[in-house]
Amino acid sequence: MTGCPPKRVRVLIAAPLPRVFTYEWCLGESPVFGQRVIVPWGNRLRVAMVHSVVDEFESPEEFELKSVQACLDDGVLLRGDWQQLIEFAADYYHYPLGLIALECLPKALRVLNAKGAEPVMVAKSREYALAARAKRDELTESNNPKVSKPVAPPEFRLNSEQKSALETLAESKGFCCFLLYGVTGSGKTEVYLHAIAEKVAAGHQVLVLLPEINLTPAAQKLYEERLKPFKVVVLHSNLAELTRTKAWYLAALGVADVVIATRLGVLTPLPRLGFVVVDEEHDPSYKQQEGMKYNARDLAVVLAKQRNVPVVLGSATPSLETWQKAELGQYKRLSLTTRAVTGASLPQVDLINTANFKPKEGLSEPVMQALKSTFEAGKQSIVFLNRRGYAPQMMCEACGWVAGCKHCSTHMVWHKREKALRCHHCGAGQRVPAHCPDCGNQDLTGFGRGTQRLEEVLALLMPDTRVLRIDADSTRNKGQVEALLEQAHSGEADVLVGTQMIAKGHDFANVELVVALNVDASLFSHSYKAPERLFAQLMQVAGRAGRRASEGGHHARMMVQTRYPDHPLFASLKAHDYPSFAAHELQGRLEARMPPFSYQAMIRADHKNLGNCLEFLKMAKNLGEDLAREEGVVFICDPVPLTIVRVAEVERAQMLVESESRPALHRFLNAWLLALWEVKTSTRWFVEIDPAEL
DNA sequence: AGCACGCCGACT
DNA sequence: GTCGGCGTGCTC
Repeated sequence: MTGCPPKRVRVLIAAPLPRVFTYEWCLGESPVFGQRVIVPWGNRLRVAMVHSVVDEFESPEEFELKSVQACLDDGVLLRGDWQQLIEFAADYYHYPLGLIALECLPKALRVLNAKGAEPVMVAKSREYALAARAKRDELTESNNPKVSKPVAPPEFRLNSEQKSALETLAESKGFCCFLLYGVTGSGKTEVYLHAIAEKVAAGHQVLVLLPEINLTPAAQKLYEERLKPFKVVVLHSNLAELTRTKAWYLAALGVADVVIATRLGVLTPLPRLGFVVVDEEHDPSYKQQEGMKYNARDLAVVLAKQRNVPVVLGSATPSLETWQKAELGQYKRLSLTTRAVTGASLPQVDLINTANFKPKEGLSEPVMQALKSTFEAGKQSIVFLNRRGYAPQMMCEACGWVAGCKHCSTHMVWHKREKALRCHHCGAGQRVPAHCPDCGNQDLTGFGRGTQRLEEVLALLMPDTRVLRIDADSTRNKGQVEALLEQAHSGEADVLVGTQMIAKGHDFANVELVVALNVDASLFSHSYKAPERLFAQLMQVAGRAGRRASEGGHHARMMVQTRYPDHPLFASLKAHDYPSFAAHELQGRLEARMPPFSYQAMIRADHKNLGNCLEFLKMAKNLGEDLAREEGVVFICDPVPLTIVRVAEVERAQMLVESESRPALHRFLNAWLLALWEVKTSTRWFVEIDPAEL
């Protein structure tokens, strides 16, 4: 601490405070953005990140500053390009920069062990990544100075649409956002593979985002096989801590050529980034639900723009925001309109009107017939029901009592096999009561149907068939997803019953019939995105059928049980016509001034008493009215309780803020939130930008 | 977000 | 008598 240059640095700390903290810098090296440092914080030490150096001419602080204790890295790990992205994100999502900056790092890089030092795992992972880099650089020098070109071996030849899409991608220089719009089975993955192969061969790093962890193992296997000898790593939140830290270093040190990741991948530093792919870009899973509620698809586009590289958003049913931008020419649309496998066809969609065919145990006669004949033809069926458990409610036949959750304003779901009632919102569970707690009656029955009950019913009605259930309950343990999918693929099952889990990405060769149950609630949901989600889900499950050429005149078929077969959504579904659906839906959004024709932010308040939530929001509204009037085009709606008011003993209310001008909305939010920060309240609150659920 | 301090209920 | 529930306040 002697003879040190008098320097001060601003550091980022993982605390929900929208500001930086100033420390004395008395270390040898000069500080640069992104260096992790150890600083005294309150009465203990914490990991912080250098944000900036305080100009020597700035006025001194009026209190004595603490000093940075140690510096944990050189300045190469987290660079200016990464800083630019997280600063954009913190700004856009109105979230504290320090929190997000440190949340982006693997846990080992942002905590200290009991001795107040960096965990050993960090050095271990860093060395692992550096060794991998050294090994590769040897290889490159001795073997082939110009990197060896991977030959994405032609699994099957690209058709003309795929070729033309690929050519357009290859020609693009710098930033461009592409929408790869391709029907299910049209071979989007093959286009990604060829495009990625060209990018990695040119020395670039490629980021591939997938919506779900479940999809990463298959992607890793495929990309590793096809892109040899390039380095492929996977990043998601379910990896063992050491594995994740190693993979993160491989990405951040530019050793990994391809990074396959879930949404958190977009916030990983990628020094050699040259190309970004967002597969199934419409998927709601890209939206982070806790902490900073970012949409990884949107950030991926920002990332590509900042780094001046191309980005591809792929989907058979693009989000309406994306479709709209493609229609306007802001995104370049690449279309794949035919199934890549010759002879494979899109399924014929039949709507079964439940007014005419009363379902027995949830299944109508035509559906049962189709399931039986598909089985007799030696083909597989999928029954899609987006509701797990045995029955969504348990009730008393005598007095009408319904089992409710003690902690939430919800019904308990009956899980028959586990002999339990479970709340799907707070996770609370209890044994199934022997008799009604209100009247003592012993006849308690399930009301409604979940996947467990459907599985039971099918096994009963079709005793010769092998029924396999794939949902969050049947895949709770590690490796179970893979095991069940393997059973499905190898033909050990005739009927697959499942939630949307079976719809995503999996390529079942032998499926000829898809049945969708219980879709009506989504047709009339109060959530404006419900039809869009339903359409995407139905298109996706439909796509599970007939992925291979059919023999013997058998045709892939989808049956949808509904009371409302004349709903316009179904006309588009029958025609496999996403564009007509999108046009209809966008027209509705335009008339209602809904996104993408307006911009929204939601402010949520949580407290154990709903009254406090509403009171806080009313106060916030009053506080905002003047500011909103200044902007002119910003509207603050009234506070409303959430549909499910209470979850885990906490009651919730929310208030929507809308504007047709995004800049006006964000200017308003900046001023408003600044004022709200100063308000002392015991009500927990946060904002969500571009909320998905209303 | 952590993590301290601080003040009221069921236990060794 | 204590352990521990979570309300409140602070962090350069």
